[in-house]
Amino acid sequence: MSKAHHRKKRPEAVRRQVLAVAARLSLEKGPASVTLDAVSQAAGVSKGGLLHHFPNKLSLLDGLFDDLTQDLDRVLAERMQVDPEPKGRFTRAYIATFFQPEGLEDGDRWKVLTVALISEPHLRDRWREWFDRHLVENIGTDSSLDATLARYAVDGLWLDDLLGVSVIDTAMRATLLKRLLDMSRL
Amino acid sequence: MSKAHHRKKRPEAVRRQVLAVAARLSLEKGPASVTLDAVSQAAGVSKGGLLHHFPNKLSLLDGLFDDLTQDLDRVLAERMQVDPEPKGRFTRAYIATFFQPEGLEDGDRWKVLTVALISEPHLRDRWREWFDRHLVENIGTDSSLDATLARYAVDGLWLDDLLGVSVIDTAMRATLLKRLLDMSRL
DNA sequence: GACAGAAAACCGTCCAGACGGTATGTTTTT
DNA sequence: AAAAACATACCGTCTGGACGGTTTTCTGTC
Repeated sequence: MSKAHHRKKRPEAVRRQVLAVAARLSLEKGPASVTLDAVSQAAGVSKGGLLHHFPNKLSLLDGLFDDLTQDLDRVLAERMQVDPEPKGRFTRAYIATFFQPEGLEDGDRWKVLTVALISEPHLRDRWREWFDRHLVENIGTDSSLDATLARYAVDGLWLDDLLGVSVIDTAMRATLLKRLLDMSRL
Repeated sequence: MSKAHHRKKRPEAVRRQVLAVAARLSLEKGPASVTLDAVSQAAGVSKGGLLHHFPNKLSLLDGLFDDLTQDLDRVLAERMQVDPEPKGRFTRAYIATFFQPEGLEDGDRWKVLTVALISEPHLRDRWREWFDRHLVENIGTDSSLDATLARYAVDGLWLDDLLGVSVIDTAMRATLLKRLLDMSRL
C-alpha cells in the first residue's frame, strides 16, 4: 500500500537505473554482490518490478553486456569516422577509448565490462564473438605487430587501473600515449 | 558410518587438493561456483573437513591468494637470479613468467589469480600491497618507459588469453617476445 | 618399545539467512 | 478494455557455518 505504486511510470528510466546500479555494485562490491534484492533495492524498484524488465538474473547480466557493448561499438565507430588515415585506425580508436587519464565518467563502464566478463563464463563466449567480429572487420589495417602490441599495452594499463595498481604518473602517461599512437601507424 | 573416516590422514595433501579444486572451479565455472559445498565435494572431503583447514570462506580465498603469490614470488626470484644484467631484470622475469606460449600447466595458476583478484574486492587490496612491494624493490632498474610498456603488453596478452580471444599466431608471438625482451634493456 | 592422554584431522547433521524465482494483485498508460 | 508497469507476499533451494562425534596421529613418560 505504499505510494511507490502511484508514481509516474517510466519504464526506460527504470531500466537504465537498474543497469546502472548493477554496474556500480559489480565494480565496487564485487560481482557476488549483484543480487536481485540488492539491485532492486538500490535502484528504488521492487524486486517484482525488476523482474518485469529482466525476467531472470541471466537476462539482467546479458542486458548489461548488451548495453555496454553497444556503447563501445558506438564510441569506437565515432572515433574511427573522424580519423582520415586508414592504417591503424581501429587501434587508435581503441587507444583513445581505453587509454583515459583518470576519467571516472566513461572509463568505469569498460571496467564493469571486464569484471562481468571475467566473473561470468557465459559472457566470455559473447565477448569472443564481439571481439572476432571487430577483428575481422579491421584485419589488414590493424594487424601489424606494432598495432597489436599497442593494443595489448592499453589492455594492460587498463587492467592495472582496474586493480588500482597503476603507478605511472601523468607525464609518463602522456609520453606513453604518444608512443602508442605512433606505433599504430607503423 | 562410511569408511571415509578411516582413511589415512594427510592434512597437507587435503589442503593442497582443496586449493587446487577451488582454483579450477573459479577458472572454469566462474567465481560464483566456488562454494564450500562444491569445493569440498569435488575435493573428496566433507564440508566439516574443509572447514577444519579453512575456518571460513574468506580464509579459503586468502589461502588461495597466499598460495599463488608465494608461487609467483618464488618463480620471479628464480628467474631474476639467473639474469646477469641488472637493468630490466624484473621486467624480463615478469615477461618470462606471464608470456607463455600456450602452457596450460603453470599459466592457469596466474589466470586464477586474476579472476580471484577481480571478483573479490578484498583481494584487490592485498594485491596492491604485493604489487607496491615489488615495485619499490625494482625501482631504478625497471622504471623506464619501455620496461613499463613491455610489462603492460604482457598483461594485455595475458588478459586476452584469459578471455580466450587471443588471436596472435605462434610466429608473431615469438617475434613479440623478442621485441618485449629488447624493450626491457632500453 | 608400550601405553595413556592430548591434539589434530576428519565426518555427519542441522540451521538461519540469503537468493532466485513464482504467483497474484494494483495502478497507470495506451 | 487491454496491456504494460509496477508492488507484495510467498516458496524451494542453496549457502555459509556451527556443533558434536569419531578416528587417527602425535607426545611425553616409563
